[in-house]
Amino acid sequence: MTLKIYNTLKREKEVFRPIHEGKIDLYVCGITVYDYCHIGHARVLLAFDAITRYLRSQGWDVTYVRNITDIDDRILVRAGENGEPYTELTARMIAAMHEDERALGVLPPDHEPRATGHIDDIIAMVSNLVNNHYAYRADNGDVYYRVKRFPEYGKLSNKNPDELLSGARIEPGEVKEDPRDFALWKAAGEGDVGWESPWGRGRPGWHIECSAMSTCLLGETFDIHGGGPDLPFPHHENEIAQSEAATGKTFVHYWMHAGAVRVDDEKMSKSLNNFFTIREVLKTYHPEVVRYFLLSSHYRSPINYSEANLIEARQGLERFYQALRDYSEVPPAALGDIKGSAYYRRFVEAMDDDFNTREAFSAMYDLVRELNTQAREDREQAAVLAAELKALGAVLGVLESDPVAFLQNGGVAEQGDADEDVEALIAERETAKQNKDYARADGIREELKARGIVLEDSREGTRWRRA
RNA sequence: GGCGCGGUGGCAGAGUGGUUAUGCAGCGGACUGCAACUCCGUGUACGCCGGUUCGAUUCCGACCCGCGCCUCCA
Repeated sequence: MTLKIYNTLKREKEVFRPIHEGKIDLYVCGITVYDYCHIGHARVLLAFDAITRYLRSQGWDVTYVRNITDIDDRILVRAGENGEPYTELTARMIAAMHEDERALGVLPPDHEPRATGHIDDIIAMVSNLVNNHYAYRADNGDVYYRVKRFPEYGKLSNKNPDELLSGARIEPGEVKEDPRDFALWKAAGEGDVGWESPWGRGRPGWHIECSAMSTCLLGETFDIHGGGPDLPFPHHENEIAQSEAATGKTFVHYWMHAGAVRVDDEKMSKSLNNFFTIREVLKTYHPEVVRYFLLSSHYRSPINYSEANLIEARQGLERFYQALRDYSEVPPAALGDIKGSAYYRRFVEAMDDDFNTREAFSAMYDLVRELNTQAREDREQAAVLAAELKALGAVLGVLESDPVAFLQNGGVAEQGDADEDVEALIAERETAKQNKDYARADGIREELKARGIVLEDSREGTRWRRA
């Protein structure tokens, strides 16, 4: 099996070759914590969560770093609007982010560095760039990166540096030498948040923190750097410029970028104000439905957030849980024990091909069919298949709920409906059935159906779920 | 305008130079008191036009359409 990864830098899938045998160092650009995480953040979080889970399942020693941007203009503006210290805002938003991640089953990264925890590293890197003439202090106290000193600028996003120059706007009162130059360090005014530096009191620019933190934790060259769809330019382009100028070495071997989330077929953006926060979404949909939805298309494809698509995701998950319903006690198989399974092989083949989760799910659905067939003929064999299905699900972080609980709450986050009441009606219907009072029995079925509850009779008795 | 991505059956969404994706929905059948669940069967799918080929949805070229980045946004 060969792992292939689509590399934004090369614009093609490449066979993955680690720097250190058996080891993968991964850095993903995390959240700027000035507001609640939205569904677009969720996609990046989930994509790299599934990716790291999969890589580890295959024996890779993964070091996963995802930063938190906790000092930034947007944070300061929002804190100002709220009339609170920015540290209170960021503390609250970080806590909320962790809550959202836990709800979605996103495992914590190995390191979660914060920009404010690496000010010294940032200053050291900026100093390095200034000393090597890759950066300069402007009259207003800001420090800028000198883009024209880095001829490879644009190699990640495939942009021509000259065209960037001609397209750039000239701002009035510009203190930069070149409109393409970007801030490494921003001077702080009276009373502003700031740290002492060789260039006066100030705070880091956005791009430099990722260069500093990734280098600090993973070294000057590491394997994979990931992020959202809008990051290749300018953020990651600037990171490359900073890091490679500072170290003289290749910064990153593989660049990975998730696809965009659209909302009802429109671009989701701050300016359109059509974004959904994770917590809003989880009020309506079971976290696993959201997780499955976001993993049910390839991580690089655009995905459309809509009610219809979420409902469809729920129905797809229900098929899994219907199959697992009688096997809730069966523990997931050890991956080592299912290496010979054709389903497992298909699963691995799909995931090795640039993490094709959708294709992986299709192997799992085929497994479900065999499981359902076996369930009638050979319960023990069916249980073996259930264990295998759970093992595959666990690699992607799905199918980890109790099947009955999932089916009975309809994949909806919380339903306060009285289950005792349902059970009582089912008992009454059972009596009616025994008395061949089918009119009453069907009446109860209809009554419950109107409440969104579907009854399923079987030899073992009547079960119910929410539709 | 520059760079890039994509147009697949009713919908969602993979993939492939010749053989079933998968899921949801639909239809027929089995099962069921009736249902549901499940199983079996079922649908002349690959934007348009050329080219390469014994053969293209799959490769190449042109065209049409949609989308993203180029500006804060994951």
